[in-house]
Amino acid sequence: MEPSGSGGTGQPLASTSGYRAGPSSSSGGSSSSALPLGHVGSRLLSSTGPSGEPGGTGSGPSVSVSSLSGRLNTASEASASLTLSHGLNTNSSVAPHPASTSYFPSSSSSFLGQQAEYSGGSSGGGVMVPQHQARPRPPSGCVVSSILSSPALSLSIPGSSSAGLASPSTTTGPLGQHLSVPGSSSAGLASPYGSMPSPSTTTGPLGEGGGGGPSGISTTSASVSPSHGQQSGFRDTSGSDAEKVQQPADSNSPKQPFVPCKVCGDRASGYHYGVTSCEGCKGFFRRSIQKQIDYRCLRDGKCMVIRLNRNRCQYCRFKKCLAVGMSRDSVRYGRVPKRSKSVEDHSVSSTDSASSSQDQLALENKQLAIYDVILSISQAHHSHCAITEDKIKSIARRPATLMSKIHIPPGQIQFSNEELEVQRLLMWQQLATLITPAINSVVEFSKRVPNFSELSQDDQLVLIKLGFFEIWLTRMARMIDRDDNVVVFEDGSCISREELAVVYSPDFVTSMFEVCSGFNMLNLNDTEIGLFTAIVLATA
Amino acid sequence: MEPSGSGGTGQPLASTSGYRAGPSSSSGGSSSSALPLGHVGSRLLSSTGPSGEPGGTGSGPSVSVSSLSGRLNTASEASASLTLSHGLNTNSSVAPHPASTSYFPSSSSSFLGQQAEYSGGSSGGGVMVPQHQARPRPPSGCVVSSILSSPALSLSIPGSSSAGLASPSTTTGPLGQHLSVPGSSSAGLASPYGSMPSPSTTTGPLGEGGGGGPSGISTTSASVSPSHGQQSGFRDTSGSDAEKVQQPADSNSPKQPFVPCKVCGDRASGYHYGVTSCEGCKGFFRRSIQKQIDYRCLRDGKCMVIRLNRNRCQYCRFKKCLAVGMSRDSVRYGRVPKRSKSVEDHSVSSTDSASSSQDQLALENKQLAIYDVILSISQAHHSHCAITEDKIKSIARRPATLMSKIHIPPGQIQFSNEELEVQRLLMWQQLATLITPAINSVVEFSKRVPNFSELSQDDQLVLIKLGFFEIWLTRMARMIDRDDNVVVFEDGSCISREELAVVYSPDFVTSMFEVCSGFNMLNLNDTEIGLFTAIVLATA
DNA sequence: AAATAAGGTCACCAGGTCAG
DNA sequence: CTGACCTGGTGACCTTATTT
Ligand SMILES: [Zn+2]
Ligand SMILES: [Zn+2]
Ligand SMILES: [Zn+2]
Ligand SMILES: [Zn+2]
Repeated sequence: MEPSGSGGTGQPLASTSGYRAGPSSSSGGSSSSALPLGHVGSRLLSSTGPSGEPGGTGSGPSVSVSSLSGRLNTASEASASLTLSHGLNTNSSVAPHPASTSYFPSSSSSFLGQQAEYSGGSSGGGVMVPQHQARPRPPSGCVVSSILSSPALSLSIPGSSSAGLASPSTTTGPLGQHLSVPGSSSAGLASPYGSMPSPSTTTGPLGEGGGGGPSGISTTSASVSPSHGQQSGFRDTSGSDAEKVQQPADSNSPKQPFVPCKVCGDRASGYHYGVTSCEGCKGFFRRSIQKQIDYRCLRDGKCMVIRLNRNRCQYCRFKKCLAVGMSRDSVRYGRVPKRSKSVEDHSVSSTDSASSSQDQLALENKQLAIYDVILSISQAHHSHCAITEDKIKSIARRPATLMSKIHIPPGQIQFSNEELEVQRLLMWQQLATLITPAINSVVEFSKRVPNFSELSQDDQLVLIKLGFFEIWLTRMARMIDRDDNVVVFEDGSCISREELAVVYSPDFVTSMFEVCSGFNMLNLNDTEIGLFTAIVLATA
Repeated sequence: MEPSGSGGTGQPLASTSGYRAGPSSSSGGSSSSALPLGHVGSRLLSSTGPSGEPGGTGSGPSVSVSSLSGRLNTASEASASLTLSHGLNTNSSVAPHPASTSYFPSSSSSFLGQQAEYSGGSSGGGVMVPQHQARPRPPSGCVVSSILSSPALSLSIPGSSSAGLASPSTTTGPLGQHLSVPGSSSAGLASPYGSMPSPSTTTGPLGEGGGGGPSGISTTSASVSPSHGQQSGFRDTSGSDAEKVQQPADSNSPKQPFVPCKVCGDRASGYHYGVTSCEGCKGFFRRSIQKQIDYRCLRDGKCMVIRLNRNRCQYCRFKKCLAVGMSRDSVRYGRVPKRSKSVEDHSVSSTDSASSSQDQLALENKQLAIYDVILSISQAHHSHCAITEDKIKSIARRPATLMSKIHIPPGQIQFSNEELEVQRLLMWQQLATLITPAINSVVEFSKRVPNFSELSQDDQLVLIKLGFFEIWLTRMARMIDRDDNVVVFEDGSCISREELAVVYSPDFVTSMFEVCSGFNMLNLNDTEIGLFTAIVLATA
């Protein structure tokens, strides 16, 4: 119980932690220092860290992602639980979501020396992760490849991303489109998505879902009962999507499968003008073809059109509408022909050895699939990451977090062991509060990564657990201010490097800063960061 | 078998080719160069080509349309076969349709020096076509005149079309309806859709396709036996409509003869209210007569009613319904009387020489007959041409087809003969892949040209063989970019003029570009192009 | 009984609305 | 101007009626 436990920094990498079984149980593990980030060593750190020393050395409280599986299952929202535990008895455990404040019962979730567990099973309680470099693939690794399993994706996303990462400035996506932004993050949303995407028409009738909702509105009789039965895959209406930004924790539970709009990636409401599209794009297109339009692009006519910025450039939005095949001639009235199905099974793609005639078509569909995947991931990132180019602008730095007045007296360098321990605890508490919302964000983001939801709950859980730290670090990278040596969190809190060093080992903090610094030099834009994190997730 | 064969370009015009009897049979003919387009000289080219030199000189692989007759027969779908052959043993033969991947048995289809065959018979296997200008009429020419044999048509279609050809902008059809579109296809973002028609983007329930999935789920009773007898021409139900556009080759194999709706040209589902009509028009008419109607035309009451825009003007749709004879009185219950067959329409028009009293009526019927023909052809064109105004928008250019990495090094002009030969083969292969789907398209289009199907199989075959190149060229014309000197294919592939010149003689390519350029100046819309190609087909 | 069409159903979408 | 929501169709299917 007492803080001392095993020494902090020198400890090998076995992250240690306890969990709270109740408001006052005690954890057997060492308390002093398990990283609040789930695991110490990460590919990023270990491979890039200046001090190549393998043992990340960091230690501190740990994040319990246990019961995360509950969140993954959209149906069992109520039982979802997510807390942070640090092996101490403080009440610092925070739940980001009102619905998920329940503490762990008393079973499950003890993550001490999880190395074995990590490599072993997926369903275990807490997950503490491996060490670092040359980390063996988790058992579910085989499944991983199917996450982004759009036929094309497995082959293209990596390529696309690697290209993106390699060149600091302008990169070209699989479709030859620019994925990067003009300047650094200043360009905001102007990021061009190169020329047109190519036809997308595909679409098909997204899944038909099926409940037999009675609704009956007979044309002749008075009719009534607007109780629509939500048959098709769309039909949402509720969709309070990530809505307004700034929400640190995303709080929505999309019952719907989320069919993306072909134009902007928002939730599609149906098949409009021949294209699966959202209400916004539908209305915009209708207005555009009704009255004379004379849109003009203020930039190069290559604006990326996604939900968050679709209203920035009418020209490019309309252009995108046309590109994906919207047309008054393509409207489909009446009930959808009982045919459809989500036949787009990727499995078909393996028939590449088939005739060459459909080669072109296949290629096109492949590119289209890639584009859609990119769009979806980009959209997911924007919806579920609090640190996007746009949102950063709204973040006002706050001198310090008010919750726990930690101030390291300027003059005083020396702390007694006791003082240090207190400082560490307070600091940990603060960090936990700051990081917790990010967990939820990553979970929501993951759920929107194409095909991720089709993994088993266990596999999803494992991947998120393994990937969280790196995803979080990737997202936070641009919030590190090398000049002032501080990290600015999404709520504006500034944590100085020294403060971090209270909780983590100085070497670890140094590594983090180095890695982030290097990452920042790549100057990735939001979309690219989103894609990168998706890959990190998939290859955790 | 081996590529060398006889020299390439200098060869007279006798297109040569071999065919593949199996994966490895050899053709006796020279391999180097038979035109993939079936024949070199065409009326279009020979009459307009700058270099009036008769010998088109072009040479290259040839397109085998052999066994095409299988496709013409709607019943023998399975045996249909269609491939490209170029006299080499490469596996480049492509079948555009899964159902037609069978290679030629071992009989038929050898088309070497088809000049004789061409002028002689029709049933021969492969057809290689004549030379060029002043091509003699095929023996079946006499039959041709009966193709578009609506009495009025022989006199009107040409007229209508010639008018259409003359005026680049707005033309007026026989019924006084606008056949033209607002601007050309260049309208782009400005005003996408002018006023009316300009049919486009198929999409709808045209295709047919699919397997007869049983569906029948009757709400009340247990329902049952989806084993419809399919007696009449209609009764479709299966229609897995062409669904998404963009299909380069019409991938549907209509089991049904496709009986068009008298009102809108869509697939008719039966005989409703006294008229062969589709489900949509049936329902519309029923609704119209049930509740009082007060439709009103926002224009001049002369809107063209076709499937693509039938919902844009209720007034004109209902008017059309009445015009074609829909009435509550003319219902016919029960099984269709005895005689059946589609004898009805012509019979009506045969009364042209009637007395003076019913002169108006006769005239009207005549116009109606013409209108029907135009409607059917327009509909057929939209359904089976991948290069319509609407679809073009969705075509994103691709720098080169990835299938065969052909790149002509910019600086290098000189090729050794060997290199040239290789280039030619690769290029041919590429072209073959691109053109193959078009063959199927033309076949399907032809089958929907009124009365074409009533010709003998042999005659149909001959006409298609003779007309394919010109039809294809007509369709492709608007895809030629004179500025960049490239041809954009329906899948977005860009083939440069220089690349074409590798396969064909430069003169031939020049002629093609010239002809297309001139054709483009006519600024025809989709309907007009469809009508033109129908005429080309009929007068091949 | 089989075939076939009228009529009913109701999933679905174009447009219009109007607060934001 | 945008887009969530509502209204009035629309047409793919299905049931019922009629005729052979
Ligand atoms: Zn949208
Ligand atoms: Zn723009
Ligand atoms: Zn109709
Ligand atoms: Zn009208």
